[in-house]
Amino acid sequence: MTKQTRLNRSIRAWMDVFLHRSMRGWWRFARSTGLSMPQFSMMMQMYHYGACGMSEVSERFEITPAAASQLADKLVQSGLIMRQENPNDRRAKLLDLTQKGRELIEQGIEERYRWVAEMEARLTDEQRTQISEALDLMTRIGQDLEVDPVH
Amino acid sequence: MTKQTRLNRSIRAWMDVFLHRSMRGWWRFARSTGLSMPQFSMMMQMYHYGACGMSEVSERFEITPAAASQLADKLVQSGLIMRQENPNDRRAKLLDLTQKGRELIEQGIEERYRWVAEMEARLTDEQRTQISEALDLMTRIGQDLEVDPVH
DNA sequence: CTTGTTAGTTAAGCATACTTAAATTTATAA
DNA sequence: TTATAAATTTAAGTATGCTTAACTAACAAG
Repeated sequence: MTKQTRLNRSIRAWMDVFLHRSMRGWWRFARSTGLSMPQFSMMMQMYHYGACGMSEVSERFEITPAAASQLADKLVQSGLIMRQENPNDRRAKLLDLTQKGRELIEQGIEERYRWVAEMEARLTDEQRTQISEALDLMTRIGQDLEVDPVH
Repeated sequence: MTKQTRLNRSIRAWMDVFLHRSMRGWWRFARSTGLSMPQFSMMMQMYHYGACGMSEVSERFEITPAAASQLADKLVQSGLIMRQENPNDRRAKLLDLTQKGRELIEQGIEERYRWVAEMEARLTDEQRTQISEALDLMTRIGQDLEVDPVH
């Protein structure tokens, strides 16, 4: 068991409230659009990291290239992503969100962050500053730790 | 589009780093145990909210009672949860984690929070206090907002 | 220009997670 | 006590997501 410091407890409590709410929100949104989680996640990846090749998808999601290709198929058919030839290497493909796909994700993000506004409304200016500073600090450190042993 | 305040930006940045990392971590852990996400989520629910009836599961996950029952089957067969009669109403069942199931979830939690320790190591005492206070504040408010429009 | 490698697709097959519909058992109310 | 409602389960059928294996096309090197 990890030693329970105050920071540790604070983070856990926050995550309990927050991670749950957030994951649940995303799950609902994905459902409401008729997309499965894998399909939705694939779009999120593209939203965050931009266009990518099929093999990149396959590595990130730890699935076979075949699975990635099939997953992409459905999204292409729905007009949410496009599969183009990579001009530099015609074997490879470039997957990217279509306008329609991007709008869908952005709509989800907006819905998801609505409660941030609600929360903000309940804070004083001082508290807002305090929280911003704390989060920025954590984000910075979190990014440093992003030596993420992916494989 | 939501107005972009500093707090807003801070929260979004934090979420990008952490939500992603955390969700990915859970997903990997679930995979490593051989459980599917729905199976794993069901166990997490029980870990957080304790024993519950089949219909509760069905409502929380927004699936039919039939689906919930089938999902439970697999976990029962794996010895991770138990399905008992509810003594107050013998039509109903009480689902709960077995010892084995609880240990599995706890192991996942430990793994997931390992980075918290890493992060903590990079902070000064002042920073730790600052972050704890900020998170506790947000958690409190987050819980207040938990008027969660479930349906 | 052939030979091997890389990127991706297609097809067949399996497991899982759903659904609806019908059955079972227990509770509740007239 | 009898009828209705509630909490599940079972069965049958569908869609999705994955895998392996076989295939195509493009690049890279000798």
